[in-house]
Formats: sequence, C-alpha cells, structure tokens
Amino acid sequence: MLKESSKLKKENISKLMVSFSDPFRLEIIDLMMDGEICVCDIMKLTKLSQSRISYHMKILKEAGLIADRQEGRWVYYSLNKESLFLIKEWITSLTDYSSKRKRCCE
Amino acid sequence: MLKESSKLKKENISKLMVSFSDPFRLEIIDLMMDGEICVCDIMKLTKLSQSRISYHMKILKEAGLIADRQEGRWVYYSLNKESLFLIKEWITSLTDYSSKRKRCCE
DNA sequence: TTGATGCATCAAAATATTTTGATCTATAAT
DNA sequence: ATTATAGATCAAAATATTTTGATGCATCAA
Repeated sequence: MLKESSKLKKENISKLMVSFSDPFRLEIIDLMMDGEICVCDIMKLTKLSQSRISYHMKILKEAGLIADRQEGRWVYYSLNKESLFLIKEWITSLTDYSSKRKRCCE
Repeated sequence: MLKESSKLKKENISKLMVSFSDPFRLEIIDLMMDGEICVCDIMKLTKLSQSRISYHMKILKEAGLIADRQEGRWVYYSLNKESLFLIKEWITSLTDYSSKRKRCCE
C-alpha cells in the first residue's frame, strides 16, 4: 500500500484530480501554461461565459492548483507550481511502487 | 502552451483524471498498489457493495487505468503501469513547462 | 442437474456538478 | 457623481454521476 511519502492528503489529491477532470478546466490550465491570464482573456480565447469561467476558476483555486492576483479591475490567475510538483510526486510514488511488484501475467 | 510531447489525448487525460477524482476509486487504487485484487476482496476491505464496486471498476477500466483477468469465477484487477507512466509524463510536461516561464511576482 | 458463488448490468432514485442569467461589488474613466 | 468594465456570487435549471436493489450470466461444487 502507498506510503505516507507524499505531502498530499487523500482529500487534497481527490480535489486536485477533480479539478483536472473537466475538459474546460484542462483547456484553461493549458492556457495558463504560458503564464498569468485574466478572466477576460480566457473569455476571448475559449468563448466560455464569464460566470462559467469564474466558476471553474473557483474550483481550480479551491483545489490549490492556481493562484490569483488582483491588479486594478483585472484578476490574474496562474498555475501554482508547488501543487503541480506535489501531484507529480504522488503519481511518481504510484508508478514507483507499482513497478516494484510483479504482475501475474508477466 | 503544452506541446504534443505526451502520447495522451486530451480526452484520455480527462477520463484518467475523472477516474482519479472519486475518493472510493482512490481507495481502490490504493488497494491495487500491492498487486492484483478481486472484487470480493475489495468488498471485504472497503465495505462497499458489490455492484457499487463493479461500477467503479468499470470507470477505472474505461479510463485505461486498470486491466482485468478472469480466473474461474474470480476477476482480478490490477493497475496498468503504462497508463500511470503516461499520466506521470503528462504531469511532468506541465511542471517542466511551467517552471521555464517566470511569474510576475517572483 | 441443481444450487451456490462471483461478478456484470440495468433501471430507478439519490446526489453532485455544471450552466445560465441576474445581481452585486470594486475599480476606473469621464 | 455617473457610468462603464472586470469579475464574483447566487439561485434556479440543466446535466451528469453515483448508489441501490434486482436480475442475469458464467463458473464451479455437490
């Protein structure tokens, strides 16, 4: 069974995975790869409605996947690298562990 | 924006993430870390009903995260390492890319 | 062949998530 | 002060996912 290597609690993993599980959020995450982005730009780039984007940003933020920063009337969102690394660490612990054991049919 | 480095299509990523997004499925995944497991053992270990487990196994299977193998009346499920590595690769490409760019406030 | 066991599947009900449109707040421009 | 803009929030409606209990299908044992 998985050791307590990762700093992520199960509940947080679940939330992070939920945040990754929506195609529109994946699209938004993709847009944030190039750096900060504001809701109005996401609107232009995705054709999603403002409140719809706000809703998804909230999900992403509550999962800890993104950070926000207000500047005047704009709110800039960006990917939270720390979270990404924690997920990576968790996935790595999964793959490391599962490669240590043998499968029946191998 | 994310390059086509990963072999995973966006739709598959989404499905895989959905499969990770349920706390019970995370629990089942955790149980599979030690190797193959059959539904009846998952029942004993998790106290979930049989059809409920079957449902979740179907989600995991359709996401490509697990493989199954029948032996007599038992069906043994196991984690699909290849999928785990693809997810890892995808997450890695996310973190690699996002660490290359600079954030406004850094 | 009959009965039991392990599991899949199905439809209905329960629950959760997402979308929409309206309204609200804060900032900024006139 | 007034008006416009960026975005959050809210309630209702639309959808999707999950759970439940019943039934079905193999496999095995007697």
